[in-house]
Amino acid sequence: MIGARKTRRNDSRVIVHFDYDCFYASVFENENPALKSLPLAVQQKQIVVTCNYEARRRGLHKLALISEAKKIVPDLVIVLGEELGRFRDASKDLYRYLEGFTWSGKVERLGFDEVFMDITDIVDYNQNLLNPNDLAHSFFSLERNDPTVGFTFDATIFAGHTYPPQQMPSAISNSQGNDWLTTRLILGSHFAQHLRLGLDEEKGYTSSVGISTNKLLSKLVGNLNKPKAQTTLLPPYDMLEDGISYNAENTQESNVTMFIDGHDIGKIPGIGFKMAQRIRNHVLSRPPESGTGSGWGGTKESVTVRDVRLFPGMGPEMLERILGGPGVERGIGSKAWGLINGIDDTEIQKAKKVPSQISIEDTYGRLDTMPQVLKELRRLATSLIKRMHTDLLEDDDDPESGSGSKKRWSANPKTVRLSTRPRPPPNADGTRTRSFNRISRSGPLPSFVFNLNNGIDSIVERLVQECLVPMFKRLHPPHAVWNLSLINIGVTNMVETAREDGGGAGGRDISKMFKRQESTLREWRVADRDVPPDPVHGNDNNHHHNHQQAEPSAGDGAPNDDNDHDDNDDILASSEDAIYETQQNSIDDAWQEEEDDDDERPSCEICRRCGAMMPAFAIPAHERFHSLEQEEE
DNA sequence: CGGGGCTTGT
DNA sequence: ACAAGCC
Repeated sequence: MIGARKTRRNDSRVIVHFDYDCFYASVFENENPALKSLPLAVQQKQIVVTCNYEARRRGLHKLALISEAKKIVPDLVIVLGEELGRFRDASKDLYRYLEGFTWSGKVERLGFDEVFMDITDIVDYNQNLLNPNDLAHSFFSLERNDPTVGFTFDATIFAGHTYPPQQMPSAISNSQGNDWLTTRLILGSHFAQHLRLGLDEEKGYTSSVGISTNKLLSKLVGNLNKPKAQTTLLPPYDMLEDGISYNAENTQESNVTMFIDGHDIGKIPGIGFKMAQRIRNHVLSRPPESGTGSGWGGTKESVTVRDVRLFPGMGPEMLERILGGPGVERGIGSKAWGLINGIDDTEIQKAKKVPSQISIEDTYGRLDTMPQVLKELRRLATSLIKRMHTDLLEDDDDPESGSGSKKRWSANPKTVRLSTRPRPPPNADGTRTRSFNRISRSGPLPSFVFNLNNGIDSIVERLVQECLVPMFKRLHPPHAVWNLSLINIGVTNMVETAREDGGGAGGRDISKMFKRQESTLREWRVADRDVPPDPVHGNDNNHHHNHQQAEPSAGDGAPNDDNDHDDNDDILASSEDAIYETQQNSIDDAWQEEEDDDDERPSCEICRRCGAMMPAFAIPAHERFHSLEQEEE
């Protein structure tokens, strides 16, 4: 009864998973088609991060050292792939292509080369359109309000591969009437094929695709037929719990169990390295902590999902005991148990227009002097600002905002974060206990970074001097010795700026947005002149907005992108550097209070140039500030 | 092995 | 401020 509720299957959705074949290599091939016939490898630092299938045919594999790779394939073409811009661009393009087909907007990217899509609504719709008398000549409708848009297909068979493989494709559907789930997966498979061929023919990218009823299963099943193919996980999905069997001599078993049972426990998405190791230890009756942590340790035996599932006493409670502990997600046991049983109810996230974080990082073999650090901080900060411009700046199509500027910020990050990974000092015996642990500090992102008039260099310099260096000193106090293997600079805590949208689906209530921003926004001001005077901002010391209310935000807002606020408060409050000071301002109270009264709230605007938020009446003065600023140059 | 970047949870 | 997870 304990985990019983969560352990029920829900197969009412149809989920498709796309995995672009050797994505990085494909990006280069698309840029330069001559590469397609050559063995091609993409290099990052000293390793081959991916290679095309011609290279694989000759025995090269992913993650080979470059030196090895050259030996394996002497005429290998090697391209450098450390700069990720082109991959990000291609990834977003493909993502937008797929998004264009959805009705619900439920499309989610995982990394650059994977996409989940929830096509439940489209499948539902087309299921109702089927003519049971002539399934072989069906039409798949892609748009609700234009019945001519779509494609013809044979609804008696699956498109592409299935698991388990079907010996006689049409046998199933002819002999017995298809059940509900089978019909929907057939529909899903044809739609998936349409999308997959579209990606190939229109965008030049082949992919491997899986079709099932949740993210876990669709992702795993897509691996069965790898380059340029698709696989649907066939019903039945349900276990026959007691006595009931379809057929006396041909008892059916769940294909889900059959399929997932063969996987190594560590191959299940959601069960990562740490969890897999702990489960293995338990199942193999190992002492709970062998303490090495370096590499593969001792456990060589592979432990499959079946081994875990059938282990005596195994279930959500036991898993909770194995996996639970301080700093571990609560309910991890039943979650893991669900995964082991092919159950995964997590939703496909709706497309977000704005990322919830942008960060830039690099790794180093040795980085232990301040001048080096300063140089890297500038380098990383420069590309961060550039990334903010490409990712967060959009064309300003609002005619009223004259004043020459053609771009506006679609979101303002409120927080900067600096992370480093100190290289652990060598062990007594010389063995390197490599740790992947990062440490970080964060603080308010000053608004001068949103300035579009002055050059990037001056912004970078200020950011480095006024924010990053102080944070660095907090991470690594003067006198301390360190050697860094990584630096990461990021901006987080995005606050979407209001759109004068007004029309259409998801029309948002602007006053609600501001209510949210009141609690989210925190304007601090660099104690310096020539920063845009922010006439308004959260004045809030001690005003803790606990409940932050996931705020589903009409359509697709950023669900909970403000985790760290309380922490930031504390950091700021105790910051000795006193670089920032809050600006108390009496205007606030005039308009910020009054939760329940909808009318007569002074209208607010966000400066197009620097992102500062203020009441409308403050805009003119603020604009004047900017023009002064401009003349200074 | 290991790159750069993202999300989620405590 | 991490830790862990995913690619």
